[in-house]
Amino acid sequence: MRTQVVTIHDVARAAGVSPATVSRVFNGGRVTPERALSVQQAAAALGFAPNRVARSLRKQRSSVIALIIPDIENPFFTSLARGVEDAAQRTSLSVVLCNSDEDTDKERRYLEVALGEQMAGVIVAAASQDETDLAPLIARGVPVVAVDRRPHAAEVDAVQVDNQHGGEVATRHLLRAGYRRIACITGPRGASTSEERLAGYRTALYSAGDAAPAGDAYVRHADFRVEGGRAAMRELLALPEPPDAVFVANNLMTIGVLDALREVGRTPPGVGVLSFGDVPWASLLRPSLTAVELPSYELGRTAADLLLQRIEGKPSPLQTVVLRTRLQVRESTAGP
Amino acid sequence: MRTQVVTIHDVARAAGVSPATVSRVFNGGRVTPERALSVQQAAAALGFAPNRVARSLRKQRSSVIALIIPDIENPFFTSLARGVEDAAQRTSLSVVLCNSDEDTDKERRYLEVALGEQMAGVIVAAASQDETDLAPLIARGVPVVAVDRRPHAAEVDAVQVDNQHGGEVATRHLLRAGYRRIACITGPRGASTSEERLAGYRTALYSAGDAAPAGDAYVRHADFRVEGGRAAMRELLALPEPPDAVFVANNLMTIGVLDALREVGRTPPGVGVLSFGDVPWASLLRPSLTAVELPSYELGRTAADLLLQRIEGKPSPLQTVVLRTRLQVRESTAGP
DNA sequence: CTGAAAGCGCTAACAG
DNA sequence: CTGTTAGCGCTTTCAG
Repeated sequence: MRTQVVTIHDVARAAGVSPATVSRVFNGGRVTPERALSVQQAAAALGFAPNRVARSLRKQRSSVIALIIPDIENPFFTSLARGVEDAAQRTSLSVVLCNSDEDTDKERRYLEVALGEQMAGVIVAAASQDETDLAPLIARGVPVVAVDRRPHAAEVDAVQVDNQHGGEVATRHLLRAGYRRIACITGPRGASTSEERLAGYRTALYSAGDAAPAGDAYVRHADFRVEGGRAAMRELLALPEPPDAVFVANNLMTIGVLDALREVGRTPPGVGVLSFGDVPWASLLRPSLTAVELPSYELGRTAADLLLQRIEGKPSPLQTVVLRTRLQVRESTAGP
Repeated sequence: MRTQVVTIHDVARAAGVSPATVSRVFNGGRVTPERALSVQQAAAALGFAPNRVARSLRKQRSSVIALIIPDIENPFFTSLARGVEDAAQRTSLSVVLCNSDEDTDKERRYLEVALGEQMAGVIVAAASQDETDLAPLIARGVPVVAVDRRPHAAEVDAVQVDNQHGGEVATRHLLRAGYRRIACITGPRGASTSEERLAGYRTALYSAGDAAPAGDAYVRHADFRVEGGRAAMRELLALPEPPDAVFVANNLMTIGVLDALREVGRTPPGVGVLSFGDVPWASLLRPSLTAVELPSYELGRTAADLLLQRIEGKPSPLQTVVLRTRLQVRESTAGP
């Protein structure tokens, strides 16, 4: 077991050139073809692999970018991750994924790693609108793009979907389908996505006038996870006058909602169910599920493109890109 | 926007000590309490964050470990990833995730990154039994653990499940339930998991004697993804004498299988369906799905524990840990 | 317990 | 086009 490392010096000696020349060969500097060839041969013969750590130290920048997401078990984020990867694919940058688990401590740790490892850039779906602190990265000039969720006070590029509009369209659809006691199960307080989707729900209800229900009696905050959705739905079902439809602010919670409904023998569209974000493998569900479709892949792709531009030093002003959602009507909201 | 970096020297000067002392404070060396305190204060005041790249270069080892998985969209692997993270959580090591996308080129790239970044260790669910080349890592003394899938010629610790046994138990269950034309949709040739699960299927059939069907007429190799499962099932359904049950070698392909069945108006248990690995959110499926349950989380956890031991320099001989699977009988295999 | 000094492997001026 | 040189920021002997 050889632990010995082959360095640029070893290659240089073997090829009869200077270390600088070897470096040039590996970095596209001007070198005569024959010299370049002999360097490559020497490198291959010795099994040379460049030390990226040394390179990063010298260049003050590594060639990896971090993607920090709050829930690796949510297909929405894994799809987003695919978008990021595919965009980075065509560059020399590698993407590493970090799962913050909706935990601001874990997230902070990863943010520190990204900073300390001098990563070329960071894409982050923030665990919290308030606590996620991007300032150290920004202070050091590391390009950062916020995706899906937007940390409050951060001066960063951002890519999101039209949460409020999507929530409004969804709720209006429910109203038009004839539902009258429409509930909303949204995410944690303080998450931009939670608040905006809820705002859309309220707007639709208010503008419907007399159809507007009793304040927030039908509003629940949960945790964007299956269990949270299930618990919130159980609560709503236990109300003296349970809702006849529910707008659920994310895919995972919708699964919990459907489970809770099944427990008590109710099924859509008797109780209308509309999910913000497609449930994975929804094709297997009967009745099929009406959902606000989110361009998860494109979200990642767009964020990565933006980041790559910043890394290349493009100086355009900060921008926020908003991607459209689209309501896909199916059976679960056919009417009470 | 300050791009200026605060180094250990700045802190040293501010605290009136030498850089070495600052380093000791941050690495648990012997320093008098009062000096340590003033160093910490100075560091805080200056907003010092240690440069992990410089540290890695000096120590010849970084403090991150890589987890390389072949499909980030498969809940089996994301659950495994959670296991790895939770195990690493209690150490000072950070986990970064790399998605090889079942592509040996992408995988090679990540393996190179892990080597070049001098990562402390690597856990890999190999994209290929033959092409995945762990030798460079091993030659440099980087601890490596193979998880779920085992690269052929590699001298590494490994953690897997009892694929063959699980496949055998599954197939026997189908036989006992009264199915007679049992098909098997397995993964790509050359993946250890594909081959072993298939071997279990064959063993069960052969030992059933006269129940054994015509050779491999009912065997299909697909790609471990939804589409592959769907296509394979369509093929099987088009046979002059279609199977009356199918053993599917992974969760994602099972989704495709169920879809294909629905297309032609068949449903389990009329056609028996048994999945190797739980389908995500199976609770929503009716009829409920019989599956071989895999300890995905524990797989990750165990692999990480093993890796951490190696990183700490534990010299025990190479080991392979095999975790048990468990057949969970539900409605989809109730009998033809 | 503390400081000085010597690099880890690489790249980027700067001469030649 | 090529070699020499000087570090990037940190840890770790080695003296004191």
